[in-house]
Amino acid sequence: MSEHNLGHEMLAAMTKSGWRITDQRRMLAQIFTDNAGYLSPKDVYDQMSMKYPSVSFDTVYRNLRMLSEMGVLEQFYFMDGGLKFKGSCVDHHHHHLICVNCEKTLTFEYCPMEQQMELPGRYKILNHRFEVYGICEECQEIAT
Amino acid sequence: MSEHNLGHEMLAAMTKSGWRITDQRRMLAQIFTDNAGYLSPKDVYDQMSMKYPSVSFDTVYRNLRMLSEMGVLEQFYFMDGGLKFKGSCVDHHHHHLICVNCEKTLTFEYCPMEQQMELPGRYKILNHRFEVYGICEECQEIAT
DNA sequence: ATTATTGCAAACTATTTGCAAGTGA
DNA sequence: TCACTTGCAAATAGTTTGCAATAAT
Repeated sequence: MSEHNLGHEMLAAMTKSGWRITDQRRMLAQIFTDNAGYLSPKDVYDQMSMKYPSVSFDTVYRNLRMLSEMGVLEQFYFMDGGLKFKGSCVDHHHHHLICVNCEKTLTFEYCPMEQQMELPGRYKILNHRFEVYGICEECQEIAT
Repeated sequence: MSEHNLGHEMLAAMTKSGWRITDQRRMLAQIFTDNAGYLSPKDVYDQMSMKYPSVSFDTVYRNLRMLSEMGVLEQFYFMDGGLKFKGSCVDHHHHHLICVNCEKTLTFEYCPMEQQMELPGRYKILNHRFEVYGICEECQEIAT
């Protein structure tokens, strides 16, 4: 199961970087293993506080930040500026199709940078951002 | 001068929507006429307070929000989550090439959505976001 | 004159930091 | 043991809101 692997991957990455494996971090790994989509710090906090009622917001923030600095999580600001995280697929480059209603996210392989497009101004290209927004099939049905 | 036009356009749009033209709003229009790039609320506030030392942050925010709801300004969250505004080019669809150092922004016409790409999941596509990030020529020289 | 707009202050949200107590290696 | 991590509380940054005074129409 690739799901199990993500959790192990995350824990392994932490150990490799010299971080200790605490219950909270173990659970963080579990949460992002179980949830394929984007989670806000609050989402994560809510899930964590079910098992660890005493968990604090700053611990969630600290660990989310650490994990995204490590590249294990992807940090992402939505169109409305809300910060979210998701387990990152380090293995291959792809982009996202995101439901503006429920935020269910699908990945696709097409990348516009593979095209030979003419860009102005002799910039040294570093990276890019490409997302498609829409309404997923389920949310379309609900809206009807 | 198209610059002059943008200022007039903005003021005209305000009047058309039934908003009063105050000195602050006149100056807002001027600021986005003179600055082609992205400005944060603070940038705008700083510029405004040079001429109107008593201007308040909330007035800046209110007007920026109103103007972007009207479509005269484009609202934009950068990769780091920072909110910025810029005079919008309503006339044609395009994307941006943004310098990660100085935020100088160039536009280009290529749009990935014109390609026939296969997207998963039967989403009803609403919009998209495509930006290319890099370092502009000037900033490359400075860095050297 | 009437009503929208402003500036102030305060509220609010999201995120970060200092520090003593707790915990993993 | 010993350094890392946590939770608390407080600080900070960014943005929004209520309201009386002000200014545009």
